[in-house]
Amino acid sequence: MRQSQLFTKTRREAPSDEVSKNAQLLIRAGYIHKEMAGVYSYLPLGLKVLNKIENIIRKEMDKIGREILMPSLSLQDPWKQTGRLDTVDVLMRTVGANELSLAKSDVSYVLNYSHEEIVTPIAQDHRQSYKDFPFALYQIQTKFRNEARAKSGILRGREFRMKDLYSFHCDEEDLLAYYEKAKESYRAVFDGVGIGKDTFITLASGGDFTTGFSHEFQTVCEAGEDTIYLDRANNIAYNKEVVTEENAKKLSVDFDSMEQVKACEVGNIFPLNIKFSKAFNYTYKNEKGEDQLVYMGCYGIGPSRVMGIIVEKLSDDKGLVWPKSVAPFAAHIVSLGDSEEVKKEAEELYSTLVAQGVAVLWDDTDRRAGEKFADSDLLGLPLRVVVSEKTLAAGAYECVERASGTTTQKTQSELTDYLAHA
RNA sequence: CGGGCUGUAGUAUACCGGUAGUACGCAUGCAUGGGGUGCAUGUAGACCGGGUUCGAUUCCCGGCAGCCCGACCA
Repeated sequence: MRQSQLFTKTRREAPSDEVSKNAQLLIRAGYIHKEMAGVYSYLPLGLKVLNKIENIIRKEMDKIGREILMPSLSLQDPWKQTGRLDTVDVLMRTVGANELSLAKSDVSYVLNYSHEEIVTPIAQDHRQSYKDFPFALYQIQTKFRNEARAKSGILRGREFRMKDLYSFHCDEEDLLAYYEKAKESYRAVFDGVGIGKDTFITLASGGDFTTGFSHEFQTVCEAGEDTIYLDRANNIAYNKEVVTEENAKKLSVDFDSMEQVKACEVGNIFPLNIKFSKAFNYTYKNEKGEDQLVYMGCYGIGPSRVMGIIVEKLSDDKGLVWPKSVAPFAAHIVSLGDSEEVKKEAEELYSTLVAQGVAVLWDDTDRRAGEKFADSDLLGLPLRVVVSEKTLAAGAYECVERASGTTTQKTQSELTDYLAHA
């Protein structure tokens, strides 16, 4: 698209109330707008990135489950059955569809917190025979948690995006087999969005969900809230919360020899076993016609948090740096000066790329070179293509990779070729 | 939820017990055109409530909001 048509503008300074790198850069570059503590609107550029991340997740999830959409405001009855109305502090509760309340006493509705209570009856409604198993359902939706302290920009909001996947099995063995498949899918997701090599499966306490360990996907990042003990040789990590002498024995590991690093939890998977099926008395008939409790697993990824982590990890002092897979545009054409030849050339290049289906942003504004470059750096698109009198004379565009800073000269056919393979 | 800090144009900030200055932005014009260019003109502001005071944006109290530390957190 033409930058002159872009809704947002960049700004030089970040708001003084934002300290986190991700919020500062995303706001300066016009990707998000802050509504209140822990709540951000996603502007056109930010929404593009978020959608790309979610589509990468969708692509992997579709291989192992079916997408559905569950309500974000739900009646309390299912929640009564699991007792979580009383145990979860960050629930946003309402007394009616339009009356918000945080009091535990007068609850009629619960705002989307997590969906075990919703998905279990849905599954129960359609699948009661052993022949129907296994299966898995997932959704991507906005979630609400009444965090006592929202922080770190989009890393920990009170409203955020979340994908949750739920799997249903006849027995524990099948659940665990699927659990391993889910791990592989998760790896593919994090590889896909460009943070795979710094993301480690991490043993964590299961919290309310399981008596054993759950598995977190932790991305090494200074902005993270967790500390993990990293065993790089074995490509596994341990959340500090499970680092005890007892666990060292149980797992036969030596925590002292491991590297301690800050990390951010970008995904988490749990073997729920029969916790929720028991609460809802969700059983299936086996071959002998006997009722058996269903085994469940749940698997979460926060796309908005993933977006924040990408910013935290990859951006530099000049601005954002997006991996090609999630960038809002593949290339940024920057035309300089006001010569008619340059304008014509840029227009022609832009039309050609658009016709080829390349997502390209063209800075067609009448601004000075310095401002355009600074803007371009801030926006963080993977490739900058400069069109100017210089490049016309040279017969090739000046192409700069945002991530590496590598500059090359490319003719139009070389450029289209490059973008086709990017 | 405890503790701390902070609320001044759209943004970033300064000063002040006698109602505010700068920069960016925005608007207009001229110049300029490869790293947020220069000049000129214009635009726009004290979170809310109460108290002290002749007078409060400034001091005090309360509220609200934001940030940070901790607690919490699938």
